[in-house]
Amino acid sequence: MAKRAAIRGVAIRLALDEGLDAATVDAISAAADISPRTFFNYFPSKDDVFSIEPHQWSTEEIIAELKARPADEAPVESMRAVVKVMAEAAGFANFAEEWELLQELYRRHPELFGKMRVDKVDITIAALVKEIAARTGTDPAIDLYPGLLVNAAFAALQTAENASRISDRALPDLLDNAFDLLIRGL
Amino acid sequence: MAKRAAIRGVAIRLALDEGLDAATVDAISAAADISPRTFFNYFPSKDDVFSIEPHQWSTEEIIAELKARPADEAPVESMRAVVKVMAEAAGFANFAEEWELLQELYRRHPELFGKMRVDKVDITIAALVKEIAARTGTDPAIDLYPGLLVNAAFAALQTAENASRISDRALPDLLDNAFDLLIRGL
DNA sequence: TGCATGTCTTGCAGAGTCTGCAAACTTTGC
DNA sequence: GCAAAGTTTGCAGACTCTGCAAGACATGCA
Repeated sequence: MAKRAAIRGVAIRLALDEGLDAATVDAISAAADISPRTFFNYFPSKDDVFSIEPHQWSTEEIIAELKARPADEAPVESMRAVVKVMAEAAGFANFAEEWELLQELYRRHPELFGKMRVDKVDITIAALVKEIAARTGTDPAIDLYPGLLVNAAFAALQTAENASRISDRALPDLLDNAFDLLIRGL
Repeated sequence: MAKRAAIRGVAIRLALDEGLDAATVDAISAAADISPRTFFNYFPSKDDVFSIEPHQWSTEEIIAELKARPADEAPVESMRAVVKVMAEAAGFANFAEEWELLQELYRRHPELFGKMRVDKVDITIAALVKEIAARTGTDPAIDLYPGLLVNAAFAALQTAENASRISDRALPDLLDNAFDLLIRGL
């Protein structure tokens, strides 16, 4: 899918040069030498072209990852491992070339954050909560622990990703630090 | 804004009766006896009519709340207090009548979760992180603690809200439980 | 080469969301 | 009763997105 990346590159540059408003599907398509119809063959919605797509994983993979952890491992350590897998797949790497530009675009238009598709994250969280609850033999409707653990793990991921982006430190290390803080207690 | 609530009520019922696809702005407006143009006077976007609007607070209020906490209080306790204020304002209460219906709609169309406006939350989180960092005299670009604390606090809010919705327990109590877990360590 | 197959791209028509503007209508206070 | 202020509406138009069917292109094989 090199073309997908190419279209995205054109789109980001256009938005940066002419303003986000000017970057309509028509304009992007013209600049990328494709028809507007084709644009939608590559991106299900316009917002997706400016999305960082942090989710290169599928819920199934992630759940499988969790299930593969030893049964007697502490749940928080299992989540640490799972989140690390997500972090690896969570690809700023996939943007290499455009990453700087996209970052600038986000700086100018913070509202783009809000347009990122988050559906999948919610679904994954729900599935993880269910699985953690099964592992610990608790009812997630009664016990807060599974829900809190999973949500806090995502909070750690988010925090570590931010820090990694800003300060250029290695994501896995930061994730470990964040998890250590969570385990020790805030 | 009783009319706003009335429009929302009509919209939810329509989506439940005829399906989400059938609940176009035109259809909703017709059912609510207003013009489509008027619909947009009450809701900036169609998605908003099906949004639970968990954010009845403004970032300014929340920051003021944090600043009002004693300077020598542990940051995590300050956040606990702040999140409690958000929880109070976070109005399922505002939906009283339609709440059951909306819940059913969300059950049938989980994708609606993804359409909720989350812009404001991100902005609030960023502001809170900055303020916590200032209070603790740390640089949020280096130290993970402020970011993790704030994100984890929102995780606690989310978890407690979910649990409260499912099990009908009091939100403030659940929030306290969640915070206790975070403080003690996962 | 010629044909068959499958994939990628495109045009078109149409539904739906959302905005700006100005006119019409209501409400309110005096 | 009237003026000011606020609300509602129609209209025109830009934009996103979808389904469908036709066309272009590539691939492999006889």
